[in-house]
Amino acid sequence: MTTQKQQTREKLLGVAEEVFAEHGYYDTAVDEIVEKSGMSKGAVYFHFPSKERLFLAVMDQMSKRLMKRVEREIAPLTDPVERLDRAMETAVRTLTKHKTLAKLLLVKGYTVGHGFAKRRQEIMGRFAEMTEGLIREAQGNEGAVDAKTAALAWQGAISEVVVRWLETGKPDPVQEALPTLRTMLHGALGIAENLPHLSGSADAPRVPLPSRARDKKAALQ
Amino acid sequence: MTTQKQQTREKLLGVAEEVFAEHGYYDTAVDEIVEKSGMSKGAVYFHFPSKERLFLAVMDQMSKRLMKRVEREIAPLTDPVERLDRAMETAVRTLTKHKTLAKLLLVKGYTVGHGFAKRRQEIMGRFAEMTEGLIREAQGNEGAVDAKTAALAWQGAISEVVVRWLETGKPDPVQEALPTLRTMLHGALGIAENLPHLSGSADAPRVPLPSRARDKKAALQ
DNA sequence: TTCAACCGACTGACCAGTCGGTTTGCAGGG
DNA sequence: CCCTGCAAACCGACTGGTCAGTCGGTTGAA
Repeated sequence: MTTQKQQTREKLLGVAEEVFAEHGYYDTAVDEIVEKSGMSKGAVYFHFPSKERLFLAVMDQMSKRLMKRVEREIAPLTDPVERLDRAMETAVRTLTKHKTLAKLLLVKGYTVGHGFAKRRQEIMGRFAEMTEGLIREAQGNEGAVDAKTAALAWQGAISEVVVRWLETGKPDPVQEALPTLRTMLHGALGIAENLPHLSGSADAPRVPLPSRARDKKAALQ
Repeated sequence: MTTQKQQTREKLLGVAEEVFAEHGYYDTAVDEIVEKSGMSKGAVYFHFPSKERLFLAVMDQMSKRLMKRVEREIAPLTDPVERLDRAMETAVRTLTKHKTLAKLLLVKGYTVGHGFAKRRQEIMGRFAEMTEGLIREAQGNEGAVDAKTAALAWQGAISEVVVRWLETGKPDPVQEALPTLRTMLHGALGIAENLPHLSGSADAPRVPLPSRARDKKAALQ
């Protein structure tokens, strides 16, 4: 049973997520979070020792959710290439559905400078490790490419595409970019493109992922 | 002949670049730029209407320089694939040599939120257009992949690799990542890897770019 | 003499964090 | 079941520091 205390904490985290994602760290006044949450400044500083720590708590929560989500999606799959594909698809889809997540995680401009860079680095590092594992699996034992660099590069590629979408709305829907991304990734890793579960060519981008039951408006996680 | 006025303006821009890159926009006080430049606050506000505009001027200047540099490097080349490779190499090398440039352009955390996102988007857009052209050339007329998305993805990949290097110092030297990046890019675009001018395989990353006369400590531009 | 260029002390707004105070939940004694 | 006491949770007016931007003043070149 969730205590009153937990509820308050979560309310604050939720509102903070929204507000930080909208204005960025520096352009967010703690008082704004206070107002929108219906709580008081005292409550904020009872639960979090500082604005910075509140922000970091938000980041941590969100990145953990995204990671868990991806892991959950690929868990039932065994084919390494499918796992890689599904991971990419889930990441794009989730980031896309939860703009606040995308803004805070990817549009670094929405975040900040200084000590935060280190934290961001840690978070991205965790994702990179996961991706690296997936890539290694998918490549087989003699890949043409260094998995660590590939993982990073790949993360960057996805990030940039999502950011472009965030800022310009294109492509609409983002899913249109997926076949291209997939083709590129496979090519980049030297994976043959003749897989049964998709018809790879990206020039006539058709939504390629009816897969999975859609959890319509499920909150992230 | 450069007037006194111009000199002051450039001094301010130069110092601003340094300081902004080190602390980020918000953690930089105009007074710090004033001190380090030996000028006065009045001078700053004589040349730039606001802190924000000063920052944007810095961004513009740097991105233009990087772009010109890349254009200059690929100008003498005709083979499209070589042009693409050289562009990538130049970008990585330049970003790597000029950390302030990389920090401001790539580590968005060092920059800011709000109206800046738009400007960043414009700047990245310009690069993307150039990259897109190069990719189109290199692919020939029937590429397997959407050039716009590919350009973006590619930019993201490079960015992330450079950022990792900025923050962790790995790989050391960054150039070690280049063969992998190149292999990935070629694969991603469906370009055959049997080019004469490099031996592609990335597992024994050897510095692959003796090319071009090295302009040892040349200032960017 | 004029004015563009520069100087730097000052101000006004903003805002993170504090702190004395109030409310609420609850343990245990009657 | 009520009362009492106590601490955890919450409140919000206030403070202290920071800093972007201003403005009246100075300088030096033409």
